[in-house]
Amino acid sequence: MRKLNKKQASLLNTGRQLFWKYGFKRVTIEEICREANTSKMTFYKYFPNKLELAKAVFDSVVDESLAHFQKILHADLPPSDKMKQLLMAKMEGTHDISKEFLADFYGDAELGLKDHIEQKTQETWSTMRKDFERAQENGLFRKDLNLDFYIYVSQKMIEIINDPYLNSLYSSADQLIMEFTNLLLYGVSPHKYPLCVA
Amino acid sequence: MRKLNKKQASLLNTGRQLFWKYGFKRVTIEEICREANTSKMTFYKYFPNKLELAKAVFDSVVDESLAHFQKILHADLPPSDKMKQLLMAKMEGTHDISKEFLADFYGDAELGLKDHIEQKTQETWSTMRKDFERAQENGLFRKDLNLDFYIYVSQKMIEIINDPYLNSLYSSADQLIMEFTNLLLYGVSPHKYPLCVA
DNA sequence: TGCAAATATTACAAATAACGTATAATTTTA
DNA sequence: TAAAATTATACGTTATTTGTAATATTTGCA
Repeated sequence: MRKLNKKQASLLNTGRQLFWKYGFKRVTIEEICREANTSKMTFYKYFPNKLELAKAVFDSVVDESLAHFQKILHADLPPSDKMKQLLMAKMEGTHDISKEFLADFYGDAELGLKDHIEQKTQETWSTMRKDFERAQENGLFRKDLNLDFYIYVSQKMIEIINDPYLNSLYSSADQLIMEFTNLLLYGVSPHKYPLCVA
Repeated sequence: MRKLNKKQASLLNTGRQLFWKYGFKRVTIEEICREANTSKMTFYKYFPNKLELAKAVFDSVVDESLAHFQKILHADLPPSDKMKQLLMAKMEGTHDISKEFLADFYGDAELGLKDHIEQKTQETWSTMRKDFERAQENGLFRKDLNLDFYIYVSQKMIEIINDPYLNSLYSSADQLIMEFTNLLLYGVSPHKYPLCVA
């Protein structure tokens, strides 16, 4: 699964775009081939059917965002920058997998999809969790911070940040994110230096 | 075509939403019925087929935005407000008919669609054109302004206003629109009062 | 209440679209 | 140029969608 063929990559990308936009069911194999400038035969050379392509798309999205996440976490940056970037990455990540795609892909009680997603999600989750633990040991978070709590809260924050009213209070999304980052970093007290870094 | 039934309206609205999102081909009649809480029989009572529903959707969108346009044009407002609102209405109008919908609906060399759209468009256009002429007589535009030129320019402006770079120069879309409105109203010279109102 | 009109349900034949495969022709690439 | 990869075309098989009919059920109204 490491190095992928040109055609294979083209199919994967086109599938991603189309699935993202229209969901799983509404997109046909022939359409993907057309958009990817690929023949149907080549499609079937690399993927047994549409479902397997969709799984590959899902996996690639998850892998990609995990890689992005890790790159930030392991970068040589001051903690406040790191946290800002993590938060922004999460925001972008919201748009990586569309409602339409997941609705078709997960919602329908079709074969094995639920299992596939849950497995992949759990793998990714445990990787992320370990990364967070190491980050805590390295001083990105204070030692007595409950990581599960933090992850839950920062997850919820994505929803909050997308709230229309809240956004209307700021002239740009960046400002709102910055506000949240500061809240997370420094709390509400007027301190000059980070409180949560050990 | 004046007063429409509850169910009929529901089908029209649902069709509009789904077509807008996914285009014409990707949406099925049964899906529309499901979303509209309507039976297939009722669908066929009001529309002979999907195509006629789509035409009705298209017409309703066009009629609606024309009505909106006229309401602004005939309102009792100072010229600068009128022009600002016209510009904003145009911006919103950009989103009324989606790429996907028109691509399926117009692009495919299917039966009669091109004709239908072109006819409707021309009707609307000539109505709008007459409205503009009357507005010019009433003093909203200066007498020596070429209306075709104005309409063309303000059409182009929509594209310009949606340019990402240009938007990045302003903290909100409103500000950018205001800038353009002022440019259109007052030109670039530092005058205190409108120049283009007769 | 009771009776039309409107709507829903179910089932179905016909048409259409999508899938997946075989074969032969063509293009790439080494 | 020879081998590998890709395309083009065609085709049988399913699956889906359409449009209709016959039969309940609900709704609005006198």
